[in-house]
Amino acid sequence: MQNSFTEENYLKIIHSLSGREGTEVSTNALAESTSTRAASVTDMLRKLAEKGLIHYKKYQGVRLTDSGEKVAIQVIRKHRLWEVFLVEKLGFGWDEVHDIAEELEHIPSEILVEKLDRFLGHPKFDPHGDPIPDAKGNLTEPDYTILTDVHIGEKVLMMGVLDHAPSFLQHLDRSGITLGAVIEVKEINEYDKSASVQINGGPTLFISLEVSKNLLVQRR
Amino acid sequence: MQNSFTEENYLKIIHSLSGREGTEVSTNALAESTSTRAASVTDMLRKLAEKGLIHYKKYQGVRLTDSGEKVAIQVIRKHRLWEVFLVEKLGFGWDEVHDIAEELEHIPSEILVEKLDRFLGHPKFDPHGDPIPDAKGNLTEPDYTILTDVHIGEKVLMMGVLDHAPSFLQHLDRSGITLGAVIEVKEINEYDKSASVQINGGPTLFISLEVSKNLLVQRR
DNA sequence: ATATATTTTTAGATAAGTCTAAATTTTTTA
DNA sequence: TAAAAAATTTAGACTTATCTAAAAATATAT
Repeated sequence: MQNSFTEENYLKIIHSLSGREGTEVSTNALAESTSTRAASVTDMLRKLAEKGLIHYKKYQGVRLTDSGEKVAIQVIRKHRLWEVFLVEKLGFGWDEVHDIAEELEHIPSEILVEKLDRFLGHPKFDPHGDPIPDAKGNLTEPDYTILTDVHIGEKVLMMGVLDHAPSFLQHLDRSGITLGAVIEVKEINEYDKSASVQINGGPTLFISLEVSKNLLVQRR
Repeated sequence: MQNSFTEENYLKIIHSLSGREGTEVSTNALAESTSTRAASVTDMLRKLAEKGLIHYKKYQGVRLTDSGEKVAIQVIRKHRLWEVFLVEKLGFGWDEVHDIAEELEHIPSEILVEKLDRFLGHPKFDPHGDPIPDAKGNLTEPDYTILTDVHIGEKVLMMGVLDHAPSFLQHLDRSGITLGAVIEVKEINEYDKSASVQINGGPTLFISLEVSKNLLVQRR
């Protein structure tokens, strides 16, 4: 009763697309995210439904069952723990680890995950600021604020990113915007909503709305 | 031009079955080792031959090409590095790591392997005493002696095992026979070739011929 | 509310890796 | 060295995850 690599990926993607409210996910959205065609998704959904991992009624979209949710969360736990390993222990950049973790997350072995977790010191967040579920699947979603919601004059702590694209992360690296950096919003351009921000009390730089939208920060 | 999980396993097994001399491996031997049927092996051999990874003539057995050899050795390198990681860093026993390493060895990423190797301090041997090929595939086969070839009175160093079966390794653990242990052969029973050995100058115990045959030691 | 557009599902096909049963080749033995 | 045994390959089929094209269901728009 093992789930395949592919099945685990579907569950993980359904989880992330259905959000915290557990809303229905459409066939087309899944086709997009899995880089397959809608017909292939339908086939897989029938299979996952038979295994009791999703609620699925034809034409009605799909939702994870409790059992499917559990699997998805364990895959996410593994993904994020491996990312911590790759960055903290092996010295990868945060822009380089996604694809490798995508493979490692499917290595089956409960004990492996638990030992890895202990080895890493039970980290609560991955290198992108995403929270790591514990062994029971409990996950405390931190109350991050998106930088666009921060007012002029506020000083906030850089805690995570919404976009994980390597090019975006490399851009942040070049700007000195790393996890833990202090960001003070100095100015906001009315016209294009671009912002002037000071990093760690040092250099001031301009960031576009596109960037602001993807920065998760914490008020102090 | 990626090789699949399955292809890599065939290459690895052909490598180990053809030994240092690179002798031909039979279809049946491969069926046995891969837990498949001879017919399936034939199919795969045709495929590997088309990719230029093996020399294959119908009914004549199979040998790795230089290119196939290279792939096999990289898989072995990855397997053994991951085993070191699992034992040294995560605290697994040497009897527990084979199956997990069997999965990890197929994670594709040159950089990952090189960073892992550096993180582990470029180990030369895995937890069973098997040599780890370097990035170029060079492997210095150490000149181990099998314990059955050691004479009464000799003191040798425990350096490795031929059998990797968990039950065998657990048996060694219970006897205190770990890598690096000093073994002095005290007596050899003429009748069944069982031996009396002293471990680290401490307790003396009896080991069967079956055990002796699987212990690799080094004369000092 | 009906026609049109969009989304989703079904039907039938493909590739990878496996299988069984039958045919063929090689090896062994008498 | 011919017959029997063993090993190997071929033929045809199955499963998983995918595809395209066509059909069916749902949603949108006038």
